[in-house]
Amino acid sequence: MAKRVLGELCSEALPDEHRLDTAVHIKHLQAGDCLFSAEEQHPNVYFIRNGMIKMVYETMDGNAWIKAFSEEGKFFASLMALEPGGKTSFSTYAVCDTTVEQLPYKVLIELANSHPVWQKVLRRAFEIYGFKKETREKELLTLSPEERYVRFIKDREELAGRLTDRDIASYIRVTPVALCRIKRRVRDMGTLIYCIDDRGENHEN
Amino acid sequence: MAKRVLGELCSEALPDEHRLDTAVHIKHLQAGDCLFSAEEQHPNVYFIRNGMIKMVYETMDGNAWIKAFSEEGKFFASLMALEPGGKTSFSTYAVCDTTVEQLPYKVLIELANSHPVWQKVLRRAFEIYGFKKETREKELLTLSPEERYVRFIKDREELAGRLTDRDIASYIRVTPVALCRIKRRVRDMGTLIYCIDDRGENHEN
DNA sequence: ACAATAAATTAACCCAGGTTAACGACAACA
DNA sequence: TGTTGTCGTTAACCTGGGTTAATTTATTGT
Repeated sequence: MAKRVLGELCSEALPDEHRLDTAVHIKHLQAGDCLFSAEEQHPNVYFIRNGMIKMVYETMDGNAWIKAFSEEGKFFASLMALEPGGKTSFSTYAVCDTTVEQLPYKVLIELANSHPVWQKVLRRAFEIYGFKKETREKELLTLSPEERYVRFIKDREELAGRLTDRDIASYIRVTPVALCRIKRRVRDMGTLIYCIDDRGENHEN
Repeated sequence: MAKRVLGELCSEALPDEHRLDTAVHIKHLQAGDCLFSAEEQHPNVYFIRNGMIKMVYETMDGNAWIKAFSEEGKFFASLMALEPGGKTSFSTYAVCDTTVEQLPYKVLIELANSHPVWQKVLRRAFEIYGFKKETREKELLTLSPEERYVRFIKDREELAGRLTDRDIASYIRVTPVALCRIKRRVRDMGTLIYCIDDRGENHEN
């Protein structure tokens, strides 16, 4: 079980894997439930068995911006919270009914310290995390909200289909109202492009 | 020498350290020089001996947005370029005259595979990288341009002092013109706050 | 010291996203 | 069946950043 969840990282059997089974704590969440809140100490790594989790930064002025989504089969954690004494800067909520496996980071560190293979798996996990964050950073820096929306819908179609527009807006980093306008614009542009493709000229205006 | 550069990660002596010295390639750059360009294969890790490097995303419409700065004593790499066959999505330039040590990632992987301590050092490096990216992501998602500017100037005063406003703007993710307006606003607000602090009331308007 | 180039500032105009509010669609629930 | 509440959509207005261009202020080079 813990093994299945490691699939993203490593296909071989790993030493002392049973230690995971004893350390893992299963949690069932209903849609909207909070997994953990910002400012808490949460030195844990989570594996999503099924469902979906959203990680959100809540600002003082009452806004909430979604940092990332994590689906079944994926793992996640708050890096800040993994540091000794560190605290999460974001909260996590279940997007729909969700089951997660919670594993104290300490256990992974111990495994890593006694088995080089585990150290490697851990390193690989951070590599993947950094990779994703690098991508997100690039999107936030180089794309307009509209471009971010189009790419999100295209690249993560299945995921987007399970979300409310509200959450999509929050991830795109735009208000729900703005997302509506963007959707309309994209829709109109869509028919525009259709016209051009179809007749070879633009029939709008 | 390679040892000094690892200071950020590990204080103890590491096995086979001499392999670094033979694999490291020193590069001297003048202000403005390009270290490597986007779309290149660059499976290397860089340590900055002195000077400063900026990592920049160059968009198709001719814009350039600075992803991050790296100063002396720090290391950096393009995670995408470290993946087998991967390519950088950003370019790097020297902000001022700069000396870097270039190390093939392959060497680090080999060291990591033969020595658990090295595996750990590598893991720690990715931890730190993810940590920084998490912070940057939070700033981009939750702060306004003005807030990003104020925080940048406050948190990284020394670094900011060595940059042109142009580069600061590019990091804040606004145009140089917008940065000017922001600076003026902040300046005015500064005197405003001064008034309030000093006399207990607001003398503007 | 002066010319040439780049960087920073300011003004004017445009536009996309933020904000508030109103309305219709839909689901959950008594 | 009606009520309540949430979600998506639209309209109206406001604001701050983008854009262009002109001007002033550093920097550089000779």
